[in-house]
Amino acid sequence: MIRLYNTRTLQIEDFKPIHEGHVDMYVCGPTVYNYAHIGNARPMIVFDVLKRLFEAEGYTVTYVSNFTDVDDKIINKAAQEGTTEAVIAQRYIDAYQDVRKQLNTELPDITPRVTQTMDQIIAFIDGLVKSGHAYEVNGDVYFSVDSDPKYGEISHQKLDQLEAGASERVDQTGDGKRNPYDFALWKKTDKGIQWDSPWGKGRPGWHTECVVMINNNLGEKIDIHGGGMDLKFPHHENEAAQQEAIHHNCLANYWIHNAMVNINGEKMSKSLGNTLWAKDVVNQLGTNLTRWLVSSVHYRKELNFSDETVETARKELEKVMKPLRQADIKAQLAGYAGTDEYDQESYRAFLDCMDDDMNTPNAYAVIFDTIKKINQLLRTKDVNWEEVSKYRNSVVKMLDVLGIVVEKPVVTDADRALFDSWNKAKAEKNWDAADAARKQLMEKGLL
RNA sequence: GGUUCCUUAGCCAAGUGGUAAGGCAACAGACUGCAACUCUGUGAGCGCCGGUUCGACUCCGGCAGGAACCUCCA
Repeated sequence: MIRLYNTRTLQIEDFKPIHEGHVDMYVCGPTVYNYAHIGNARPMIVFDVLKRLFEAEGYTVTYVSNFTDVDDKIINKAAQEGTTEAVIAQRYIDAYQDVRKQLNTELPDITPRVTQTMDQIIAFIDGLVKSGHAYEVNGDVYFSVDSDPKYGEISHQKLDQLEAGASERVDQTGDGKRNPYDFALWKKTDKGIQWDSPWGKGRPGWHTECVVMINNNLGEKIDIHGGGMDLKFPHHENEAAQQEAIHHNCLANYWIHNAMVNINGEKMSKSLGNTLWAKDVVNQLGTNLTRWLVSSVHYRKELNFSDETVETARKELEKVMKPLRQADIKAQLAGYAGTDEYDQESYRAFLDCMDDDMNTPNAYAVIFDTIKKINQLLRTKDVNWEEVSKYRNSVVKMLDVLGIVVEKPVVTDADRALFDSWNKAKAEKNWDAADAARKQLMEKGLL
């Protein structure tokens, strides 16, 4: 039984799918006006691991994640570069997908775009207007938050408290909104790309697209809706409100949010100038290390990205990978072919940790424990290769759930000759020759 | 001001109403020709103050410190 923390109920709940054996999952994608940063990489990895976990537990998963390809930032960038919004959007969509591949994440099954969903978005907004949940003011259309008595149930914000508390920060200037928390569904604009609508030329607001894309691609209610913590309010709250208004349900059974990434203990922000691009990080650290680092902290806790945390992760990962490599090499030297069998007990223990709201820190402890068993076996006089192989395969399966790839080394004849010459030199107590051979073996990663 | 969350050994980080996983670092021992790798062992009573309880780090209240969000940043 997989259990997940549900932001809506503030509790860890047993996961019960809408359709037996299947999971419909939607994760809010990026506005494509720039490259993906390391903060964007976290939900990519977190929800990829969640998908892999479901699959490991026998579910099928339909994973949808959108691209917001209409936005002021994109419009501005297009104007700046003297090109079209489509060119800008496509550039960063490609870059985003590249990062997904670099991170060894399974690409979403469907990646809908706003520009390709425009008819449905306009129809959806029209439905909200006609049902009295939205209203037009001078070509803008706003959703009336007061029309949804459940407004606030996702983020646990109460409208009256919001108004009382944040009045200074809410723009109350006369834009015609009935409630300052009413949000734009349609924006009148004379700048950049625009579409015809019943309310004149304009472009859609941000909060509607996800609802429409979910309804289009997955149905009126899905199992999991995911994204970063920062999307809880207002974005997810507003999505739920619209769905409540039209379909009288809150869109998703489980709302899952990952915590943010900090850089050297500070929030990553443009003003601090400490943005790390995901592609740079992956190029520098490699796929496995990036994923190991991200999963080393529980997904609902802040992840600090610093030299120290990177170095610790590097040592940890090496501690895991080295024995696996050694097990493969030594087994080949011993002439053991290996099987596909794996140790079910340790793998089950790993999955049990993962099932518990993706408790990756505990899952890591199982990995270390299993690695230790491999090391202990490798130290014995007559190595039981069958056992080694089972534990080795078990760890490989665990790492696969985490999206970490283990490559199987192939021992060549030259490698064997090198091992032979090392052993021969040692037998002859020819330490200079032995050290030279050993040095080569270590350089080739064979020792 | 409001909402939600966090505070565990030098650092990172789990966890349970009954006397604290794991990792990094450190120290000691073993293995080794020496070394690396590896193995074995060593450390905290869980922010502070109250309360509930036979018993709390774990539940409740308060305080202190910190984080995120409060109209488009994952």
